[in-house]
Amino acid sequence: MKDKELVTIGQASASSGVPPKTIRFYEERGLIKPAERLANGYRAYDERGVQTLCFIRRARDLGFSLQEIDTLLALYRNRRRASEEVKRLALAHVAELDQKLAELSRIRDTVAELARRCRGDQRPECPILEDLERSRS
Amino acid sequence: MKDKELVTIGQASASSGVPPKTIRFYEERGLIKPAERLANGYRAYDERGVQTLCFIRRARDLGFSLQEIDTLLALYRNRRRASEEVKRLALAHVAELDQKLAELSRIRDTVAELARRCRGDQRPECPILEDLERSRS
DNA sequence: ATATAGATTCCAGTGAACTGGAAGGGGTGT
DNA sequence: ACACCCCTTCCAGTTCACTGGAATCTATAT
Repeated sequence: MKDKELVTIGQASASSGVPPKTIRFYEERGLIKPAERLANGYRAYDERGVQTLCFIRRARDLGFSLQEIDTLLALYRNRRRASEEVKRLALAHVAELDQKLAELSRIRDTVAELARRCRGDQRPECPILEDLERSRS
Repeated sequence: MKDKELVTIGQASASSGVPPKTIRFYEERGLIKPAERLANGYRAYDERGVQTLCFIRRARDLGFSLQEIDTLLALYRNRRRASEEVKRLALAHVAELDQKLAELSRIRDTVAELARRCRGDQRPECPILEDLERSRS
C-alpha cells in the first residue's frame, strides 16, 4: 500500500469546512475515531478522514443530529460487513426521510400557494389562509 | 359578532400539542401576542389562538426555527395587508425550502441506494460508497 | 374546611452543538 | 533571537428551545 498523504487539522478543516474546534469536539464526542498523531503530537488526517468530515458537514447542513450522523456513519463505514441489520437501519432512515420530505413539500406548497395568491391587491379575503386555519394536527 | 369560545392554557395545550410552559415561553419571546386574560388572570385562547399554536407546532415539527416561524406567522396573519414585500418573503422561503428539499431528497436517494446494495452479501466492493467519497462540498 | 387540579410568576437548569480564550509547545523565516 | 502561525489541552461561555421547581392564587368537589 502506498503511504497516505496526511494533513493537519487546519488543512482538514479547510477542505471539509468543519472548524478545527468542531473536529476536536467530534472526536471527543466519539463521532469520529481519535485521529492518528504525528511525531509532534499534531492530529493527522488522511483522505478518508477528510471525506468523513465532508460527509458529516453535509449531513449537518441537512439538519441531521449528531445522533443520526452516528448511524449514518455506521452505514457509511461498514460497507465491508454487509448485513441485514445495516440494511434495516438504512431503510428505516429512508422511511424517516420520505416522511420528512413529504411534510416539507406539503409546507412548501402551502407557502408557495400563499405567495401565489398574495399578489399585492388590497382585498381582504384569502382562501388559502382560511384553509390553513381549518387544518388540524 | 358572536362571542368567542375561550379556553384556558391547559385546553389550548391539549388541542395544539404545545405544552403550557412552552406557550408562555412563546408569549414571552414575542412569538405570539400576549393572551387576553379572564377575570381571574388566567390566559384565554380563542379558536384563532389555538390554530396559531397548531401552526407553530407543525412548523416546529418540520424543523423551522422560532425565527423562521416569526416570518411564517407574519405571512399567516397579515392576510389583510397583501403586499409585495410579503410575497417576496414567501417566495424567498419557498426557494429555501426547494433547496432543502432537493438536498434532502439527494441524501434520501443516496441512503436508499446504499440500502438497496447492502443486501447481506459478503463482497467488499461498493460503488455507491466510492462515489459518495468522491463527492465534495 | 380541606383537598385537588390547574392557573400564576419568577428564576434556574438542561441538552445539543458548538465557540472562545488562556496558556503553552512546534516549525519555519529573517 | 524573535516573530509568527498553527498546533496542543482545558475549561468556560453561548445560543436555541425549552423544562423544572418553588411559592402562590383560583375554582370545584366533598
